[in-house]
Amino acid sequence: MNPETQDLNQATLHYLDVIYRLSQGGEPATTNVIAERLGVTPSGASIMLRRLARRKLVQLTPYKGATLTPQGIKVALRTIRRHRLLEVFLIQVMGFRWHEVDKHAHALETVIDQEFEDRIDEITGHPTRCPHGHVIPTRDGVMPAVPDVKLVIQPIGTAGVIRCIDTDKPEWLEYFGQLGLMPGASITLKSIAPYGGAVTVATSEQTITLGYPLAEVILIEPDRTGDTTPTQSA
Amino acid sequence: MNPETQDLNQATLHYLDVIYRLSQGGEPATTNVIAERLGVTPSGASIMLRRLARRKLVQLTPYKGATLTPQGIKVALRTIRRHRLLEVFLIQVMGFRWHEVDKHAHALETVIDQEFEDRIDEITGHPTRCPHGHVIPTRDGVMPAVPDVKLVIQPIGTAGVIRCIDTDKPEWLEYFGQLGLMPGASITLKSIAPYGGAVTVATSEQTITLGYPLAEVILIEPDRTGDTTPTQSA
DNA sequence: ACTCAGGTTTGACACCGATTAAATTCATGA
DNA sequence: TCATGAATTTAATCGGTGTCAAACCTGAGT
Repeated sequence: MNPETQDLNQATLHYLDVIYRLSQGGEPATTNVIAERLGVTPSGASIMLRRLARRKLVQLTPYKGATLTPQGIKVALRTIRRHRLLEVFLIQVMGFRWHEVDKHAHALETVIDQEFEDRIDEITGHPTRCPHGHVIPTRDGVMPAVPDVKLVIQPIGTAGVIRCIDTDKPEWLEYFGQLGLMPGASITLKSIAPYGGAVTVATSEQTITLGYPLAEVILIEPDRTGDTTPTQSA
Repeated sequence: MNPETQDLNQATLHYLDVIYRLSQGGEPATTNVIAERLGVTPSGASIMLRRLARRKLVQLTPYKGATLTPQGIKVALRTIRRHRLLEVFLIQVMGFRWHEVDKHAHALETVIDQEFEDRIDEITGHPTRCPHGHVIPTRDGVMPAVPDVKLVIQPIGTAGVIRCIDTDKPEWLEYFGQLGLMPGASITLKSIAPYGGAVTVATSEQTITLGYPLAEVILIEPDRTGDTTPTQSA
């Protein structure tokens, strides 16, 4: 009944975490993709999904994919909350850098308990986002809505503030960090070359050209002002 | 070959940890006691011991007990080091109290990696003892020798400094903490009632009477001065 | 020397999370 | 409509960690 009291082991928690993130867009998570994310074979994932379905944690439609049940969502959000709080903690208290924290948080997220989670939350000052900008679910299992939008689908000239660097690739994160492209930084979309070409953006410091795949992970909150002046204010 | 690269899972690490501590006194660790410490049945422990022996981590003499191989010792000391460093960290950085840290450290000790261990070691200032006074093995797998001795086997009148409260019972630790009986405190053995009776000790603040089982876990370093004057210096 | 109790191991089994290989389903284009 | 290829599931199996019940050692006392 209460998810905290269930004996959910690490494997289960990792599956739920992955399924949650994959089914964010409304589409169920498919076996192959789940398997790939977890580094297991599709057949292994398939068997595990059946087990999770039996435990009423996922809603499984054979050959179609899996979504989480309300139960499963609750558990997944708890793990995600712990992961993101840990990331904040690892940077803020332990001095790690933002491209290093994901792997440590991943190892720790399934072993800490409620008391530990609360302690971290307190020490870090009840953060609402992880260092990369992902929203931290609340303690009672709600994922707050945010106005983040993809930079690359904005009209050219859009100015805003980076809210999230939506990737877990350490190399990408390190690169973004070197460029100063991190949550809080101001950014203006200058141009996008056609067919997934280079994306040029301007920060307060410099103009940067990024490959499309990189640019795609930048989420921003556009400035409220309707102005879209792409050039620097004289 | 290198223990760090072996795939040693959590169960294995916990077994080695327990066996190490049980065989401290020279006697091999017996199946029943190992099982009890780990909360499994003796048959389960027996099977696991055979597996550990096959992996060359323990030296198993059937019906007699188990000791660790050099390999096993190395792994055990690494886990113990992590446990004790974590305890220091949990108190010093995270604000837990000394009777709370064992369970958290236990959960974390098997999932952190070398990088994380080093980070904690650095942050906490390279401590040599855990909050309860147990010695922290060195990074390269050596358990430093210490001059700690049991208070209750000292002659009446012995004065010294508490070096270790050798128990993991949270209630006991909390009680010792309330009394100010913790590593660093000065203590004098005043009397021991016969047949495991009450033990009376004096600190700089007060005179305390403890049950024998409690008193037994106090390890001290006796003052160098040969003096054993049991009464307060006038 | 023998018995007996406690400690220990073995046997038979179960569950979990994987694997590989084979079978199955599904969507789609000819 | 039907064949095809990709995605998915099933079947058979494995290793790890446990259980219970039964068999087995071992040492201490008569």
